[in-house]
Amino acid sequence: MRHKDENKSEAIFQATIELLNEIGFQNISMSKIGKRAKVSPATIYIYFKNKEDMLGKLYVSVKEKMSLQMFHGIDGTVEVKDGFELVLRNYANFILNNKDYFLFIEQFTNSPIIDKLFLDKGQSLFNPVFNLFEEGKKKQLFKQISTKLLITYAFIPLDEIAKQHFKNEFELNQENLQLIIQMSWDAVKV
Amino acid sequence: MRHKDENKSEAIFQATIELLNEIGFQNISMSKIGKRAKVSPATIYIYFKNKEDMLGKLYVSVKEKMSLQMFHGIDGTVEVKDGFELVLRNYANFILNNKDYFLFIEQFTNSPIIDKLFLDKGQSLFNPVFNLFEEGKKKQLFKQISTKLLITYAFIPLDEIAKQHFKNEFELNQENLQLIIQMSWDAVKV
Amino acid sequence: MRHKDENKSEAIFQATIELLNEIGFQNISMSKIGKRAKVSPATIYIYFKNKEDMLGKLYVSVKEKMSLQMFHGIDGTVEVKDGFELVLRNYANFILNNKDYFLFIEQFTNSPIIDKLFLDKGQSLFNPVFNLFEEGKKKQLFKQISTKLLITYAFIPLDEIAKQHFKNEFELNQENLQLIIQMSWDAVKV
Amino acid sequence: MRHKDENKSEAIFQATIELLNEIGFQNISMSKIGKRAKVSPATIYIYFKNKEDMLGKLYVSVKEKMSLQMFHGIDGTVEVKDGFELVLRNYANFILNNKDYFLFIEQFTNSPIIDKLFLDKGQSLFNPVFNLFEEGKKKQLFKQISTKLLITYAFIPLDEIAKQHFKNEFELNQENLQLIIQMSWDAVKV
DNA sequence: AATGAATGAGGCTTCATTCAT
DNA sequence: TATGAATGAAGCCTCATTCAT
Repeated sequence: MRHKDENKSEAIFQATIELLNEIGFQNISMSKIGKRAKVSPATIYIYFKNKEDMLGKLYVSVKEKMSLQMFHGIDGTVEVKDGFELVLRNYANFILNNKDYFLFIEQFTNSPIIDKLFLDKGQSLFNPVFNLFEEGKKKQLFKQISTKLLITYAFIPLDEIAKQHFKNEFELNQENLQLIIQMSWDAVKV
Repeated sequence: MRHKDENKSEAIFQATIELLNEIGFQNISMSKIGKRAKVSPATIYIYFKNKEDMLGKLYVSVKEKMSLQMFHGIDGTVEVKDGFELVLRNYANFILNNKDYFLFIEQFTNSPIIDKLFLDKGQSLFNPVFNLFEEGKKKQLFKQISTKLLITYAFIPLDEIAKQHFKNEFELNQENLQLIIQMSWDAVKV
Repeated sequence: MRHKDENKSEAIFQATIELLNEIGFQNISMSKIGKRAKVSPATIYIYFKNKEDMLGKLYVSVKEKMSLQMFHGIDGTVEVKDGFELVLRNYANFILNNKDYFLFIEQFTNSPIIDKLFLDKGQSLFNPVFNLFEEGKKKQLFKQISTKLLITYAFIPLDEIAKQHFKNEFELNQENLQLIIQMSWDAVKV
Repeated sequence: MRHKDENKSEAIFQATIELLNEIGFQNISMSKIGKRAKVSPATIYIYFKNKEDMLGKLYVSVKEKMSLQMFHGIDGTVEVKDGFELVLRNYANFILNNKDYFLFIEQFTNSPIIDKLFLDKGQSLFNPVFNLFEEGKKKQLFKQISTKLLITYAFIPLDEIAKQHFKNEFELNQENLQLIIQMSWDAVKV
């Protein structure tokens, strides 16, 4: 028998991400993905149950890659302030180095499919960041409020600014990144 | 311009927004909109060039409604801090009182259609808020950085939290709103 | 607006019946039906909700035509024996004059779709025949057994023989019809 | 001929019959059959030329099993009346004990595939019954008409009633079987 | 202005069959 | 022999848009 080609699954993922960022979530079709991945549409159904399944698995895969980079260097020993800055820098670097992944996540997160699949941003993948903020609160560095609020102010503006960056509406460079880190810090600190 | 039948056009808008929040952006079709608006699908093409055109005009219309409420009470005389708080409160109230409009704007903003139509968030409708922040900078109340950054930190977190609110993941009540205003202020202030 | 073309619905029915008898139940497709009826497949969905709905309505329509001819001349006044013979003759004539209809009914009846649609042979359309047999039983002409059994012996063999006839395996002519009537009578009579 | 693996071939047959009665003729696919038989779909093509070929061979195999049971106890010595009754009882027992086989035969017989494969009900397998009826005619027990007619009246109603039985529309029990034998006899006897 | 009918294009998915090991 | 991978063709159905009244 022909052996299962690991590359094929990856080629489908890659094709999907590319297309998503070229023509948008609403306009990708299994047939277009197949064409881009140089594979019959029917082949996709060997690797995935259906379109939703494929997108869901792609999302999880990309999220894993992201959190791996995002939490690089973060462990229980790092100082809260250092950790805060590091995570944001890591995140910004991931975004800048992986435009496709970032935009894919954004599109996916803002589509109804994510609700259907019970995948959300506050996954276990984010535990490290959650712990960091809990510690910051305990040490009276952060406002004594819902951690969700803190996380929102830490990351969401950067998300938005990155989107502006890729639309050439604002430049996300090192200087601005420093400003962003400062503003997020100001927002969450006591 | 003498519009053919203001009511019909409005009915189409209303039907679209309702459907959007019931079945999602990807699942609305001209025929479903027609049915909901009690109008033939063909009729929609009398009032709008095509689907995109219709959605675009709907977007502008909703944005107008929003900015009207958002900037209520804002003029050249209001103190910066008061204006800042008022605008955020106005925005939050608009969101809470117009779930449909808000979610429509969010869905629309995150779809590729908005780029095609050259509509973006930083429209002239936002002049009042722009002016407010310029003044804040001039008076040394705000950080001396790009106004875009300031605006982002002022509004984007609230957007995100409102989305969480409607997903029942976080409650956007008066108490939390006060926190949000405080955090946004902390982020932008010098 | 274009007015609904009564012929179109009929053309779809006709095309379906023709195809069914040419290539069989399992091989008809909406696209083939459309082609035969000189209509876009999409058009079929204007007249019917889906394939099942279309086939079901076609079945009912054909059954109506059949029962109309089958029970021609049958009323409360006819003698049981005469009625029995008349119904069988009517049925045989219907079959011979409407090969397509007959074979369609046979194929349909033997497909699982009929169970899904809750359509069955013992419909209200068959009331006249049911009444006739009830009367026959009351008058001690027929065996005092389940009417279902009586009806089965009256009609099912003719069904089978007609199928053989159209396969050129047996000729259903007037002479043989007379034999069939006699045999069915012998089977049900006391 | 040296068959590759009698078991595998049988497993495929068994899987096909099971599926047929679970999901219907139209919904069985080679891949589903393979899965049920714990065999690759490709393997089926080692044992059979294609789907049609497989179904045809399955049909013949089932028919053989059926006729074996059906004609059990029938030989040249049995009295016509006894033989008639025995065959019908045998047939009814086969049906009741082999619902799957019976329904498979029925579905198959009513599908166009049977014509394509030149398989029909009046096979050589039925010689014993044919001989029985010829003898009945010679002995003036049966009507002097086409044997096909006689056979039809003998078996077809039972077929139909068995179908009703499995649809829970009529109960084929010993009492009713006795009635059926009587009616068939009445139909064919002089 | 208004409409229901009509449609080509395309959506997702499954199929019977063949390939390559 | 046996297989899972692979695929072109086809399945049903919906869509945005136009037609004809």
